[in-house]
Amino acid sequence: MGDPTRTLELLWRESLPVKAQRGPKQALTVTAVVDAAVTLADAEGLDAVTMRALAGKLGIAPMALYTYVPGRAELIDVMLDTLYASMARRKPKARDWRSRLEAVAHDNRALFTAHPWLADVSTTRPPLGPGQLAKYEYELQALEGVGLDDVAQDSALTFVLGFVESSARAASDQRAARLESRMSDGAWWEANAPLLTRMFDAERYPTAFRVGSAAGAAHGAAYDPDHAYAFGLERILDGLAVLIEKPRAASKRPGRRVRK
Amino acid sequence: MGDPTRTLELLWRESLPVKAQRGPKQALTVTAVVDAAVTLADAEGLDAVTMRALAGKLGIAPMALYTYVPGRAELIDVMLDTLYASMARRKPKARDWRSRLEAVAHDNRALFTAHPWLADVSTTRPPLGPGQLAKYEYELQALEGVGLDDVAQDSALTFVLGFVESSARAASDQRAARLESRMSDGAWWEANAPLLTRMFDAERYPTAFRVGSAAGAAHGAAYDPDHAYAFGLERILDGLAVLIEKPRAASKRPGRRVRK
DNA sequence: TCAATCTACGTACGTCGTACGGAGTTGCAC
DNA sequence: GTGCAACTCCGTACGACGTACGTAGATTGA
Repeated sequence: MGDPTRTLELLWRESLPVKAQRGPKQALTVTAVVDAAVTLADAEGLDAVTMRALAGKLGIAPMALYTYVPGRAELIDVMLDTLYASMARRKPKARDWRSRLEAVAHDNRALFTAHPWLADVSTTRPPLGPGQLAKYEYELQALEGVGLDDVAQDSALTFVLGFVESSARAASDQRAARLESRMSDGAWWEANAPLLTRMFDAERYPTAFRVGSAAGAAHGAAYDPDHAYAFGLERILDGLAVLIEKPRAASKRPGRRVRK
Repeated sequence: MGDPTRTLELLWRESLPVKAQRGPKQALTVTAVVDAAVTLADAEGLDAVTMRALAGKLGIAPMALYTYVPGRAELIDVMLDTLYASMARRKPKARDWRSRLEAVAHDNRALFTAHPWLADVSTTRPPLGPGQLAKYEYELQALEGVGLDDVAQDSALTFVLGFVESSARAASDQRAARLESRMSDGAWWEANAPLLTRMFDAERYPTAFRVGSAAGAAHGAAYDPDHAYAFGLERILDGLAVLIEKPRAASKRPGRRVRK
């Protein structure tokens, strides 16, 4: 990663004053490069976004990319922020915080579904760009006025977003594993059952055997991303409810400000 | 990733019958190779575990590694399972499920702290090895007898482990970013404040400004991994409590079996 | 007009995982 | 006892990758 200031300038390029350009005009724009990179990543995954491949798609020489972007890492940062900027931000309509937060989670999940390569990117790392900032502002609305202090608001949002990212990554890992081994979960199990059943003896691992079998049967696989997401989100919202509706359950109005 | 059966045999190598070996004996063992790889990863990170570097540490030629391990991906799978196998599994002493589950989370977090490169590894993907199986068996104990059905037990454990991994990864990302930019968070902010404060105007992003400032001030950084972990874990346990202690709050004894 | 400054890009370096094939070693079948 | 199959080890080499460096040519402010 190069100079972080350079990355910041890249992220905020639209709102920054254009400085006097002496030489020839650039044939493309940073935005065009980034859009092409996103398209490529959507189609073939993040690994397919090599400087050579991207340059090929754009009809320029590989090294010409470096006039637009300091390097591959920064390119990915900008791709991420661009996606953040593009997320729909409809007015949060739900009156209760729980539905609002659920909508935030679903929107984020949808982003990961639409762009699976996002799971391969660290979303905490990149410097604050316009997309991320707008997203943060918008998503905080879901927690406004519920009685959490500012620090708790930030913690709660980070918590929810972290969960969504984590479950998206798990889903992506599973997809990748399936692709690599070129078989469905069923076929995989069939191929390896002989060895596994020999090892996985119910006497040494009684609980694992019982619970694992039940879970496998219920989901049709060792891991079910959709179920994990649904289950986790419920727990998370329940957990936040305990924090928010502090003055004892049974009340639907927001609690008072809570000190951590 | 190569043949998954090959990986399985590698993982379970200790419990598998040794087949007749025709050629010369191997100078090393798979375990020695894996241990060296873990040591190297601990010291210099996962990226430093290249086949050449590892071979160098072991005093063999790079290509000789492939007699022990089918490839780098499988090596990492075995490293992971080895670490799982090595985790301390003291008898869970706490009588309440909450402390037991908290201990599981802490133990996992400690593993990520001791081996930061784990955050760079997908922990869902690898085939079931002896370490993972033993770990699963052990950790399920924390949820035995609390009144969750088998499927919910699995979901709850997956949920908690996913959270720990996710927060470890966030911590690792932050560490990496700090290393790359070669500055502390304070220095970074100082270097970029001019640009950022110009963009981050309090009028366009009032909530982000207020909440972001408060969180930043409280944690001394934009993101505080320790706080995120503590906050998240509380919420998660509260959320699971809602599921477990179903027949309404105020009761400390476990609820009846819960149907999802 | 001309020097400063910029774009575009060709070449090349150092890195990686690992395919391939050969040389040497061992133990089983006969 | 002998031969050969099966094994270990490893040197070489290939095809990726990101990108440093330097140059040629276009553009424009002074």
